[in-house]
Amino acid sequence: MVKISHYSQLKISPVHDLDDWEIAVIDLFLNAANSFGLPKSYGQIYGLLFCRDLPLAMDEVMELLNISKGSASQGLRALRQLGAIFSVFAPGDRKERFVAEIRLRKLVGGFLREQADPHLDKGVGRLKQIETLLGNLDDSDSWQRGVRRHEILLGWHRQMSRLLPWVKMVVGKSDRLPKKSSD
Amino acid sequence: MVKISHYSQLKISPVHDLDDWEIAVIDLFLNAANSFGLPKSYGQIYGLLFCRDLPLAMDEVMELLNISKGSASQGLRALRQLGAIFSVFAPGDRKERFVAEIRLRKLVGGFLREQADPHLDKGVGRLKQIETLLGNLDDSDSWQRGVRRHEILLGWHRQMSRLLPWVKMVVGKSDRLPKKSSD
DNA sequence: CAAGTTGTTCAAAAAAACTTGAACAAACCC
DNA sequence: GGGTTTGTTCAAGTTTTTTTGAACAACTTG
Repeated sequence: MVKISHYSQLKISPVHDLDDWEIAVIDLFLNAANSFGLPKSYGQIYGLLFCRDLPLAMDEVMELLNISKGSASQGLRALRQLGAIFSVFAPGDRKERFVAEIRLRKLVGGFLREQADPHLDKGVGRLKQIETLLGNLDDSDSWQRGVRRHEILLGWHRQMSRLLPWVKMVVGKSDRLPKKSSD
Repeated sequence: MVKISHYSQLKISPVHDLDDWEIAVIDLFLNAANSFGLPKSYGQIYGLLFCRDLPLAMDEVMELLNISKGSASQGLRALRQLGAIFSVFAPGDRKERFVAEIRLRKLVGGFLREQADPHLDKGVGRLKQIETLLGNLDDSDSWQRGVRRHEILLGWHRQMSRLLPWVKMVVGKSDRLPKKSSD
């Protein structure tokens, strides 16, 4: 006799609610995530939410994408941290549900804030470290080269620090689509 | 009697010519490469060349960084393809030697050309595919959602296509360091 | 052409990144 | 409290990426 493990998990297997175009969109985001250095599953999750008008809960995401609890949980958290999705609570429902942020400006801004800015900050520390190492060195051929390289890196750092705010501003100047001035 | 394997490989083991500051710079580029989605070894190789005034040959790169022939060969090729390094030939020497491109504008431009532009191009194809899938669908709730999403993606694509040339222009407007208007 | 040199290729090994699922915590509800 | 739902964590397993090194091709030179 079959013992049903915990409780009657009776579902008529509503997996594959996904339309073909949704699968294609999800795949598009899967690849995009990859090339942004994010795990594939993050791309899938974002893609799924991007396709939907109504918020989805974690278990629905798991089922529709066939991914594990762990991936769904971590993916949803990371995406919210990036500002790529946000959660809504239906009144009187304990589940947290998620919708995609579709304003490009917000997406790019969040990504840069979470990924680029930290690297720039780390860079400051590394440059200081190099400066210190050069300080421990007598004037020499190597020292002179080192100083020049350090100056170059400082210049690059300045450049990048200037660039990022620009990007955040420029993207999405005429964001939303021509028609329907919602948002 | 010891038979020397192929020919007299007598070297006083000049490995670890690297100064501390050079090691730090190489490590900086190693991490940078990582966060740009490039193999660590590419970062190391670029970092090493960045530190040096004189061109280095592949075997010197291998020795200084303790990486394999394969990594060195592939890394150098990829970096040249990216425009991050270029090769010079000493007259009367059969070896190819390499130097780093240190103009940020060139580096960013090459990276975007090789990494971002192709993705944008692929994106066009994917959007067309989605359009096709939507064409195979009757007017329906899903179809309408799909059309809206497709429009949004088109808008994003336009935005990004506009952004990239801007970035290429803006970076390095006042590139080189204040003093010494070389370049 | 035989030995030496320079550099590429690619299958296999190693390392890194991602995913899974079971165990756990917290909250809710009789 | 005991049963149930919702969600997190993390060690272990899987997949993907990167590195290695031996075999190979091309070329040079005596």
